[in-house]
Amino acid sequence: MNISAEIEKIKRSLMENGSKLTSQREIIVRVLLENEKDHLSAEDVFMLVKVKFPEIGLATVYRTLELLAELQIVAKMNFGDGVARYDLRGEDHEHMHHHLICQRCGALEEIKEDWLTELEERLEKEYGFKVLDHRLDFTGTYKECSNSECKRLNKAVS
Amino acid sequence: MNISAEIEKIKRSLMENGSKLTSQREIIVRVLLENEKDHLSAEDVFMLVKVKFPEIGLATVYRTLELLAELQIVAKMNFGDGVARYDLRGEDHEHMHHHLICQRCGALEEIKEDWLTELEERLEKEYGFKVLDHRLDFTGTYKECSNSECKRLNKAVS
DNA sequence: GTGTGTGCAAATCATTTGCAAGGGA
DNA sequence: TCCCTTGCAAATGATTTGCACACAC
Repeated sequence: MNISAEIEKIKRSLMENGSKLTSQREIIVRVLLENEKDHLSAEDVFMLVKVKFPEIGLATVYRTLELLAELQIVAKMNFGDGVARYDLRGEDHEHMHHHLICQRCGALEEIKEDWLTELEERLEKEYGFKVLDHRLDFTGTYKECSNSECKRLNKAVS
Repeated sequence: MNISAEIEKIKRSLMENGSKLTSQREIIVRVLLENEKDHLSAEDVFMLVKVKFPEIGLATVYRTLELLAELQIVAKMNFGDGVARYDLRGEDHEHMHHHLICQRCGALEEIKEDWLTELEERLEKEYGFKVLDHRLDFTGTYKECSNSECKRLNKAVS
């Protein structure tokens, strides 16, 4: 799906909620779309938005991300480093974002397979629990990372 | 394993680290052992410890939990409600704590099966990633919870 | 003594909120 | 006009830190 179609869809969701797609909100969404692979914190988003729209306030970013999370447009997540991180949920990878978190360098890789379908069916049958979303993170080490010191891209380690 | 054996083991870990098992630390550990099923926040631990040891300071609780987490004696986790929660990792359920989080009532159930062994082998082969720990949480709703208002045992909902 | 651990109060950091003002249907 | 939204500044809440004192080997 292309950018403007995504934005259209998000605009519709906002409308249904009685909200508007203001210019600030649109820029925030664009930033999220452009960084779909990363897991941006509110501060990250703020700084990226500031480049294109310097008058923006941090509170607006927080409020917008909160709103988008309520509407299930973004997923709010927590890797234990004390900041919330936000991911735009494109249809393609919705409900199937698993993470590999390297304990040595903090690298965070996203795995785009859904390994849990059977488990979820089992949960519904055996536990009477209807799964709406899940989260699967693995902490460990990459082979290549074992010896030397590494990049430490990201400090999202619990 | 009984309580004093657990404590002995923890004492040994601390020693190896050049730290001591002070009385405050011991009481904190005991509180964690007594509430192994819950997911206590630092504040929770603080209040429980205060009953037995009123002079304790909140900072000490934080420092101790941090220390225990570094030594992998407790697991620090985050359910997205803004507070870190701590779990003592007894051998019996180490590395296999999955959660069901009810979106309606916030109930948090712990599942004690390890469903991920095969996946972890696959990760090692296909991704060169050696798993040390994992985390699997499901968000959804319980059948019984669907209609009426419920217990709200725990407010750990994202 | 030396180094580790503690309680307290103050500092910090992420996030939220109150409020007066802006802007579009 | 009405209601949603915004920026700013101040408030909040969790966690951390500085520091002087206490304790154990």
